Amino acid sequence: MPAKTKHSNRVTLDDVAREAGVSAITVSRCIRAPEKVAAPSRLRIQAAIDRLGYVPHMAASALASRRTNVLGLIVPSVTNSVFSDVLLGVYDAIEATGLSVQIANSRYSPSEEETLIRTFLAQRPAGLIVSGVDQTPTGRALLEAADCPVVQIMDVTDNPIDMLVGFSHFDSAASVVRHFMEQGYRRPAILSARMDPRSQVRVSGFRREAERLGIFDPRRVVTTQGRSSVGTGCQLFADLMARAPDADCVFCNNDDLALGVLFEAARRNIRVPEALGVCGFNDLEISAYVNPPLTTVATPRYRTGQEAVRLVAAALGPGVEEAERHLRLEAKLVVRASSQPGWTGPTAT
Amino acid sequence: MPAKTKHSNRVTLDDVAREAGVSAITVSRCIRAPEKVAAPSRLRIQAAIDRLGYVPHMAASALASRRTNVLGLIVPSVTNSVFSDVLLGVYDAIEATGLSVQIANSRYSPSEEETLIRTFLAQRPAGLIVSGVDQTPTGRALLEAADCPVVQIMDVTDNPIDMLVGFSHFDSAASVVRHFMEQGYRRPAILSARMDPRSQVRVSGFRREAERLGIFDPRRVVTTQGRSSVGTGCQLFADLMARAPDADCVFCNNDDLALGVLFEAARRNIRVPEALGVCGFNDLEISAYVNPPLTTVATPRYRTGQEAVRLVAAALGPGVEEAERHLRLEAKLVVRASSQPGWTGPTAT
DNA sequence: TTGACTAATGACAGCGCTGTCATTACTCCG
DNA sequence: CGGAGTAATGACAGCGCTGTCATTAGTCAA
Repeated sequence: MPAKTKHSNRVTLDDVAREAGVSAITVSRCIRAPEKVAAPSRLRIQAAIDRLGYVPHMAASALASRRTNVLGLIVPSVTNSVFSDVLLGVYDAIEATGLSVQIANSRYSPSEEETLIRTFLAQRPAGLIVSGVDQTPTGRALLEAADCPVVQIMDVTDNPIDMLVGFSHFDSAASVVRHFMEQGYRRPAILSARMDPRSQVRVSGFRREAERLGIFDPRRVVTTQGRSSVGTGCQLFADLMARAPDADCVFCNNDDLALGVLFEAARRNIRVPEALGVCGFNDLEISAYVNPPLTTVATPRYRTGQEAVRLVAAALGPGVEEAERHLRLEAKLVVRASSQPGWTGPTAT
Repeated sequence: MPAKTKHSNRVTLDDVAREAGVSAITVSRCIRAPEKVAAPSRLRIQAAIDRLGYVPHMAASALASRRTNVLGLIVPSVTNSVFSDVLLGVYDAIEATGLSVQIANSRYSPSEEETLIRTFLAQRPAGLIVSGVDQTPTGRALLEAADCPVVQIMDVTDNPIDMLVGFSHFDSAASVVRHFMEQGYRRPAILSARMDPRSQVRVSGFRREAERLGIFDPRRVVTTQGRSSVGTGCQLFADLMARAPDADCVFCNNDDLALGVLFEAARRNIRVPEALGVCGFNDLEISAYVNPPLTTVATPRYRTGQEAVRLVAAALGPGVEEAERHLRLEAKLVVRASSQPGWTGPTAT
């Protein structure tokens, strides 16, 4: 690596201004609001920028304008494929906006989340996207006082902080119970790990609907605080079989658990779907290809990321349409072989 | 949301200085190099910072020092679980450093990567982590000229740009071929999607070793440019069965493909491992639980992320130990049932 | 005691940009 | 044809911090 050059050879606005024969402020304007600069100047400036290879200095801009172009994104996990799909949506949508994303990982801890909210806010971000609607009271207060757009994602609530993009976990879970019922199953179980707020809502959605239908039995609710994974699915299924071997169908709080159930059931020679209906949650890519193909709830993860960014960008722009500030997306049950006893053969969806 | 306060009420270095009865520069020093400030001052300053709730203004600091605390990370994909594990390692390691990560997604495109390198460099990052060793010539030149630490990850090479944390894809692939041979398989196939440079190296490692052992047959090499996924694994396996039904074992360029092969083989009633040995690459969590458990190469993804950050942090610090600048990690073959015809029962590893 | 050091602190300027307001050169209507 | 209005541009100061160098006080061997 060569020694650092003594004096910065960075191309600045002034250099461009000199090259184009205008003042620095005009160049600045030309970049931020081209329509306010006359066409001939604009062309000269653009040419100068290209010729000199000028790149704006973000820090200087942030300092002078007291604004950044940072969009903060707080997720509970970066490895969980649920959030990596959201991330993908965010990245794809961000490009058109000129913003840059900064991701933070709260590790499913509300207090860590609160700290991260503080850290982000100290940076005066252009916007903030947070996962879920269950911030700590302090965290919520901070976000309400923030003078930037805030989007809560992946859940719904009656009193969002600001904007919201999500779907109902409660309703999704309830629809799974009804589906099991329609397929002739009568003794539904539920498996859940990592009891974060959204998992808990799914459990209560399941419970409420099962009670309504008169088929709820608490022995068939098996949960753990441990992290959600395929291995955990195997384990929870073993626990279920020990506690309530009469269960005839099982709703897994996510596809990872459901895959574990499918594998463990195969090892125990429990036939799915005949002897056991299985339903997951999220619709990962693999779920369509496993044997038997897994019935699951397809959650709009990519779209959530995309829309959240769109909302922030819109709020930053001139006219904010109040109408669109709360986006309730649909999570759809995808019925495959694992929950249809009438299934006839091994066909991937 | 309340209206923005007319005048910024941000607590500045000057406020803290006044509160502590010292000059601003001493406060600045106290934060960045506490050992250069006398203990009594230090205590007063710290107390003032706490009392006022001072948070440094990163942009101002970056502008004045011509340095940022941004660690740029360029990965080909944010959804691919391979890179999300790296990410996790990066996030866990970054906390101790005071740096902040900025992730960019090159979508497996060398030209996009080059653009991202430019963008990052324009921000004068504290360090840069890039995936692989196959940057474009221009990209490489940019990185070589960069006056910040650069770490290439996930691969090895004889002439790294600066620092490196990786493992040999070539050797890993070769070891798989030998393993198949030892288990009695004689007609190995390889399946690969998304022919990025590292996949290609694995293919050539496979090829070279198979040739050396006299068991190579080009009919048994099936590749596609499409993205790597479970569904693609099913498809590629179908293609293989059409082209070379005599294959008795298959090395899949990653675990997703291997899972697809496992599922498709089950549907075709091809017994694994008796009639077909299967080996994946990466060792995802699910691979230990699928039926039969999948033999695969465990790649040190988390550790790679961790070490890369550690290297950057070390390089930023005072003494850089030249010795440790190139970390060659080990990718280890994990032998499970899917490649052992002598396998006796369904047990997860 | 003195000169030569080190430790601790401060003064000053300026990093590169943008908000604010002023200025200039127009256009257009009555 | 004059005054009001608008479009295009510029001057200036300052955002909050840190690099550089200067200054002061304290330490120690000769």
